[in-house]
Amino acid sequence: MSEFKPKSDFLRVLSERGYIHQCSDFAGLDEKARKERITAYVGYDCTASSLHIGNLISAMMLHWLQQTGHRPITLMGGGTTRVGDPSGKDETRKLLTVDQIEANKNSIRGVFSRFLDYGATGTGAIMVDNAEWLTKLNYIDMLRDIGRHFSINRMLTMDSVKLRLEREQELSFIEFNYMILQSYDFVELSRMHDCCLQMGGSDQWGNIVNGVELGRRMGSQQLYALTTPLLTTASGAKMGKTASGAVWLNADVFSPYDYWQYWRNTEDADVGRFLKLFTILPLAEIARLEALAGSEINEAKKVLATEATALLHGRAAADEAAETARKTFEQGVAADTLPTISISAIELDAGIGVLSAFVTAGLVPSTGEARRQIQGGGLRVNDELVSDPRSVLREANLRDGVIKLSMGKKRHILLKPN
RNA sequence: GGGGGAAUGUCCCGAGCGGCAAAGGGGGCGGACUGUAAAUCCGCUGGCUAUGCCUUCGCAGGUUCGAGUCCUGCUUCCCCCA
Repeated sequence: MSEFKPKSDFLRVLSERGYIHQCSDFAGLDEKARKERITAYVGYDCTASSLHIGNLISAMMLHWLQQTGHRPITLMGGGTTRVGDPSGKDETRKLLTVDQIEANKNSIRGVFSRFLDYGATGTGAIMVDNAEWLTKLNYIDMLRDIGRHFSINRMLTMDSVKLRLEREQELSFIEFNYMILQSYDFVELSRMHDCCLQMGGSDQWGNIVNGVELGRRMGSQQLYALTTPLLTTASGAKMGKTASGAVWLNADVFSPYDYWQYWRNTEDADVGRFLKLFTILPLAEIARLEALAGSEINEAKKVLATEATALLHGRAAADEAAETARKTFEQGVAADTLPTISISAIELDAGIGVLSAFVTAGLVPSTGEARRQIQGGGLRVNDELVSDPRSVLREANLRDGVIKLSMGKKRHILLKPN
């Protein structure tokens, strides 16, 4: 596929930037995107209150889709989340309540306006929720109209199903239906919005191709599937995991500063690839940054961090995060924009044990962990190593009105009495 | 319906003669080295008002000075036969 030279702007950009893993009909899609404005969609589960970094790549594809003159649709899986996607999961996941799903949906949808323009123009993005049509399906009608197009024989060969069966793990009937509903979504969007392309992660290939197939059998227009490569770091780890869990996109669960730090800590070998995928910098500029060798590549990492953060949280937040990092790491000063936790001045007056101070700051989960970190030389107060777990923080520890707590070299929190 | 297995540290995998806060991995965190990188090496990886106390091995009982380990019942999952 890499030798194929796309003629459409859309596929050319995606291809140059490394977004493409598989396509059901690369030439056909290219031709269509060259000749006319197409509409494409990506579906998002509502299993958590925020999207995470793994969802970013498909959001970026929608961004480029719109930039190259086409129309993106973001589909919220308000209906399908009630069923649960078995793809890539070992076990049945707990079913979420409808209320939880609704809450998640509302919490998630905001981030898309960062990447897409939902204006009323021809390329204006559309947001839909598959609960709109899925919850109205009548079981018998669905079996007759949709179900008859699905072959159990073939469904059993799909990876998501096959893996479960091979490992002798439970696959419930409700999950087994997931791919049918997702396939139907595709056909429905094709009807409603003339959508001809579904994109997603490589784990979605089976589900997407089923939709293409269903469309063919139900006589809708030619549908296309396009997937992105599974994102791993150069050392093979899955992307988006940190100490505190996933890298979330919502600022209230993962601060812009932490987000900036996540990108700043990219491995050398990934810098070029990530610049192409997660920033909108021109390729020429990226080529220059990518060519930096040795410690100079740190400059490229800062650009990556700032640009990626600006895209999600806005330029101002990105610059602030960059500045905070510069002060903290390059000057060793406590920037007042570091994440801050308020504590009561009265309690500080009485003295707060270091152990509980670090727990309050959220740097360690328990006082036991704090003790261990002290033993391992990992905790600092105002950049001074903590050696005695019984020591106490008082007013005298205030520096410019705050106490700086650090775990390791990278994680800092300011305590501020009020 | 009959027969046989399985469930372990709240991240995962996994060992565990009646003395167990429970081997070993992976992952994660911290330290050293660096460039806020990778690789490598070292330490840590139940909770607490902490030389002690409390809670953990699917659930509930029982035997025992003492149970993850033995017995009984139950739940869930898997395999074979019907």
